[in-house]
Amino acid sequence: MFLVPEEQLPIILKGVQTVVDERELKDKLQYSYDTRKPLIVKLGLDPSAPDIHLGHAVVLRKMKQLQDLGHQIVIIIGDFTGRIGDPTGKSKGRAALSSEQVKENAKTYYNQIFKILDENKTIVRFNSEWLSALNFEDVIQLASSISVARMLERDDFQKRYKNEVPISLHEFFYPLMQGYDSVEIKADIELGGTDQTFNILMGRQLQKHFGLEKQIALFMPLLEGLDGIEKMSKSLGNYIGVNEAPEVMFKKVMEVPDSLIIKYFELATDEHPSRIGKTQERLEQGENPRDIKLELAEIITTLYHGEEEAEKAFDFFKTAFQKREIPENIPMLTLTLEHQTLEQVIPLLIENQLVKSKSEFIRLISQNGVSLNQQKLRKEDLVNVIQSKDVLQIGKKRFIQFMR
RNA sequence: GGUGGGGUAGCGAAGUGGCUAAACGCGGCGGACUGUAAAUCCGCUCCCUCAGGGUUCGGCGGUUCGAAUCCGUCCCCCACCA
Repeated sequence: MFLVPEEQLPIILKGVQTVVDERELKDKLQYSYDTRKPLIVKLGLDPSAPDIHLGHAVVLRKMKQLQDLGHQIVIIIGDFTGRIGDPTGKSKGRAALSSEQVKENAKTYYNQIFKILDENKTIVRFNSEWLSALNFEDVIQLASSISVARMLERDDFQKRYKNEVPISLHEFFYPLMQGYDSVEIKADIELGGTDQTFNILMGRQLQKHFGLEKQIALFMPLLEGLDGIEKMSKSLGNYIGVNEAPEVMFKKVMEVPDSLIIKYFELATDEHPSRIGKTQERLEQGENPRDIKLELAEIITTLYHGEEEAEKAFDFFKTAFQKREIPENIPMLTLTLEHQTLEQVIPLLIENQLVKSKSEFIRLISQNGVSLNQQKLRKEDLVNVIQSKDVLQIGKKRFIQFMR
């Protein structure tokens, strides 16, 4: 059931920025292989995070790869942490989440993370299960294992301490809590972004303190978004959401800067490292990056929507963007008798979120951004009567076909 | 606790009594170009039923024919010092 460690290693290390410690990892893999015991792989999730995008998915994909290698993955939902409040100390006003809210958020997580992970083989635990059971004495015991100087090594704390920005005492407990989670589940490996460095290493320290074998830390790099500069985030609008429609996802992948193609292969797909190496060679030999990106878009879209949908998205892309023709399978809008002219249909367009307002629609027309059946629309055309099967295009991406 | 400086459209940042719906930059959108792009060029970007109308410049209340701009008050941020 297991691959030999030498075969597992390149898959595990694909795209990983830092491993602590590679030697120990090899030993654990060897032991696991010899005893046929899967490794316990931990990933902590913050219950307040909203929609998952490919940036978050980087660690999840790595989890999936480990899962496929036969290891036991464990998702820890940090509900206890969430209930206490904001760990960054930035927004003091932010209310701690109630346990109901946390449960609610967790649910919205499931339908997203299980697009990536195999639900039947994934263990999900809430850390309130053990953290809320600790009494004050336990907590002091826990705190006694770490010195203040060690705590202040954390980048964030160090900066704030130097700059005299307040650090609440309770903030020291966040790394301890996260580290204690590793103790509790006896994690062999913990995954995280590079921003998790301190917390994950804390897990190693605490495990040692409790007489356990230290977990391996796998740090994944941050994935840049569509702008190619900033890390992917929803607020910057440079993200690709895992729940986005296939055509949208496909198009967005095509907008990834050429320079990031390989990085996306490494971090956003489960392609085997050897195959990615070949792809890189093709790029270096001058093959059109567009064609390679088309493959990337298809692979990524397939991961989240399946082959059939990805195929459709590919066709949509080809017709709508490459040939600039009207794609197949565009949304339909059924008209009633009261909607004769285009002008009368505008409220429906707003309702269907094709335009924000009539003003915007008219503005777009005067900017040559609207066509009816491939013909640029002018303001005067608004009084024309719409025929069944007429196709309206707004901008490059928005299409609608009218039916009567 | 003290002293000083701020809060302007999605963000950054001008503006200190009428010519300001508010310069400029970024971002976003549309167009041209193209390999989906990027780069470049042009246009739009508070809201609306767009040759017109409505509501803005931290909140509230004043002064004034007229205020983002003056006064009062409240809230919130930041810097330096203790």
